[in-house]
Amino acid sequence: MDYIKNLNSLALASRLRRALDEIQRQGKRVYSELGIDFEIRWFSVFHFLANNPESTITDIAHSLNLQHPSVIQVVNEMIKQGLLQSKSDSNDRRCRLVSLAPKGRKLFKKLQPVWKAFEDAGREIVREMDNDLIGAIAKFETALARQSLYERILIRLKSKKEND
Amino acid sequence: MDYIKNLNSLALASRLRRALDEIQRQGKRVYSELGIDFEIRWFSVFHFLANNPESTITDIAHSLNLQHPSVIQVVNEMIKQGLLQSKSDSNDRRCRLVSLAPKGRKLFKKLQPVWKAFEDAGREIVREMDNDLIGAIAKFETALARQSLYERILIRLKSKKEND
DNA sequence: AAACATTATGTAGGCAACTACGTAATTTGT
DNA sequence: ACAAATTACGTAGTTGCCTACATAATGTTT
Repeated sequence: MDYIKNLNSLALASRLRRALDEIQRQGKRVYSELGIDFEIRWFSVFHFLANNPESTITDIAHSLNLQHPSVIQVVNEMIKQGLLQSKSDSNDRRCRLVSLAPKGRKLFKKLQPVWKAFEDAGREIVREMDNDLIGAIAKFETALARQSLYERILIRLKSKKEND
Repeated sequence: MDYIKNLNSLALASRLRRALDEIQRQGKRVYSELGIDFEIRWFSVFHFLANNPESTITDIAHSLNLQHPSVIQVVNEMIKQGLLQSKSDSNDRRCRLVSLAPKGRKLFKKLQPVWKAFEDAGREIVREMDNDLIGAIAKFETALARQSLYERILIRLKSKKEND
């Protein structure tokens, strides 16, 4: 029935995407149900800026492990919505200092209980799994940092060729 | 340093995407290194068709848990590359029966050892984690099926309002 | 057998990230 | 102090999926 499930680690990416899409679909549904004008892709940048005002694009990208063009895109969207504001740094005119605008601070307060509910629900799900998804992902990232998937694969292909 | 890591279950989607992107980047690198003309998005459909020739678009979509437009897209791409062929079902002219073309069967054979290496490398990583990522994702899917994230969140928001 | 519902495919455009490449400002090396 | 390297931001286009809507063929009901 579910061909992907049987492929196991070969289809790891498909499994991850399925879980990811499901979370995003439901997150979107919550904001829309509550009538809150907020895009899920804004979350991490918005949350970070609330706690780190006057950050540059590069600061944000590094802290969130995003590429800078992605940050520019969501920052510009939120500026257009009046949630953020930016000014150029007088000490280094290459830099753009981004902060919440008043409307953004108001929205941030409004979102607190919503995010609390998200977090509680997430924790409940994690508790229901006797296996910890977040811990598993963290260990996955560590394993990849130790040796990349790419290297592990090429080593195997090379040693196979030598045995042939 | 890593703001996302500290957000824990609140940023589950970001963590999943990071892992997903990393796998896809490295998969792409392997095909390109080996000089094999194969897009990672083709994998599941291609693998399924090799084992289930004469499948319809809908069959494929259901078996792989994809939406049918996604299947149409990759099938058309692979047909353009000469890897697949399709004909309309004479019993039900709505249906398109899709199979590997000779060039596709040749490529499928060539990809066997590569996918074997992928699988072995994946298994090695999973072994390195004392926590099983695939198992964790499976349990996550089960938990979501029991009660959606959306419902869990709305329940919490509602009960909070009642307590205020 | 006509009207209606259902099923299979197709098209258009969105989404949340990405890569590749370019320009402007600052820093470094000689 | 000026050329070269680096850093910060920006633009354009890509990726691997998705949703929403449209069309054509089949099945069902009356």
